[in-house]
Amino acid sequence: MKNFSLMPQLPLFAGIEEKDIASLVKCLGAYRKSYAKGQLILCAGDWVQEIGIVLRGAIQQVNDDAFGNRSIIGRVGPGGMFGEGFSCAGEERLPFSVEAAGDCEILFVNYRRMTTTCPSACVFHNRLVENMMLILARTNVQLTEKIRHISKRSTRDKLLSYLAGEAQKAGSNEFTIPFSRQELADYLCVERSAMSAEISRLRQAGILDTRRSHFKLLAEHHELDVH
Amino acid sequence: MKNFSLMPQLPLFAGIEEKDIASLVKCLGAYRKSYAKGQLILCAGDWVQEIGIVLRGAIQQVNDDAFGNRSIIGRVGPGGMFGEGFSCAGEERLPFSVEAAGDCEILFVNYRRMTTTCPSACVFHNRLVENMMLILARTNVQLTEKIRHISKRSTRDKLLSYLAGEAQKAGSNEFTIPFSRQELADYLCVERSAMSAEISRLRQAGILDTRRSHFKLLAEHHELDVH
DNA sequence: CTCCTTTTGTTAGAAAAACAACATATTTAA
DNA sequence: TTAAATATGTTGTTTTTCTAACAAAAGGAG
Repeated sequence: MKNFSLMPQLPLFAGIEEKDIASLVKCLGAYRKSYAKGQLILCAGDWVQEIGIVLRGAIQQVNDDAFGNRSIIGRVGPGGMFGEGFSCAGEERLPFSVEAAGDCEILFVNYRRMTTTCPSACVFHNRLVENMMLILARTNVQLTEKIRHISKRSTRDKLLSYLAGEAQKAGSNEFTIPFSRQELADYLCVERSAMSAEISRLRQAGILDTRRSHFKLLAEHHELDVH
Repeated sequence: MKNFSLMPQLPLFAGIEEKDIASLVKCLGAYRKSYAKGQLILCAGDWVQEIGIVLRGAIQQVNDDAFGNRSIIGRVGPGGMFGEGFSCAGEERLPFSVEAAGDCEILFVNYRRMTTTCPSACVFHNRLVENMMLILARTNVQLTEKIRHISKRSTRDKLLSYLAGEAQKAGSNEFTIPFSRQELADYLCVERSAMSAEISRLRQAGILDTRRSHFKLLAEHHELDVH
């Protein structure tokens, strides 16, 4: 591997000196691979031995059923990881596929080499595990967040739950979401057209305003609004 | 704290000598507390500093909305943890409440004391963090599993997805689930009565057989069955 | 055993979502 | 710039879920 410029910012390598990263990466048996948009990176059913880290671009964890209905489990951008839960837990096959949301570059790290001390890299061992713990905890929080949204019974409530969360993250009633309409529908596990219709109703009711991926929440009294 | 009999089996203390646990528990600032069925253990909005470990009984993570609709995010039995993602990530308030599913006893462990080495317990430090990583990874897998179930569009598919998962776990087409009907409906985020009706239809269609919490799956060709 | 409580099953009517088909808008590429 | 491709919005119809109300069954306490 030649270029290590993106490594120091990776959460997995947090607190590790820049000069040490090259040898660490080598010791971990890490390698890079590039993918074009839509390309399959990991396939549902795979036994995951490696953690994937997004260096450039973004990936999506998707779950297609027999009828072609797609659910987006999640989306991971630069610096983010995928497959970490399954490789760390070491107990299950991947229940979803991972595909490139756009052109992207992935760093694959062998999980076992992270926990197994080796002569040249054992000084980093503890730090890696601590970083990994933090990353897993954050993923955990994100998954819980998504469950909170999609556990709502109606499309309207799923939308409002998600949008309220985004507004809180942005610290503002005006924000841009990282999804297109179809992707948002997939993420919230609802029909795109029905969701579009619901967005229109919310707009007509004066609850929000939106253009493409940009949203503005206008009212807080959602419970009081009539459908 | 007097009785340490339940501690050695805890995943968090895996690989730690039984004789060392008493001092470790003391060093971690751990303490126990008992709760009666239905009692609130952690409240949505709380800033979680401690990890909860279920010693006896079980807890449920629940999310009630303004109208009293309840979603069960998850259920944790003996040896299981709750709040770990949020305390480890250290970044969010708890977005759900935790309550006793029955009479139970909880061990609370301060997260910071786990990662901060202290004179008397630093020998266990690494092991604790490694155990914690594994636990977080498993929680991760479970959350992903639940998302897979509830991301299905119809009650029927949610049910079949869940039941197929349980059958796989049990390694048999016959198995007992840890939920009552109401709890299962809450877990799958659907209406109890509608779910009951759907179960009846599945039974009439010869796809499954059930009595209370015991299920038997009879066919694999779910996609082919007519509604 | 019997009464009482809780859980589960059933149904009809109301509400919502999915589906399908098309209109409109936006972006991309030639 | 224009044409083509993609994304978003709209609407009627069909299907499914929710709601509410009640019936039936199971479990517990006295």
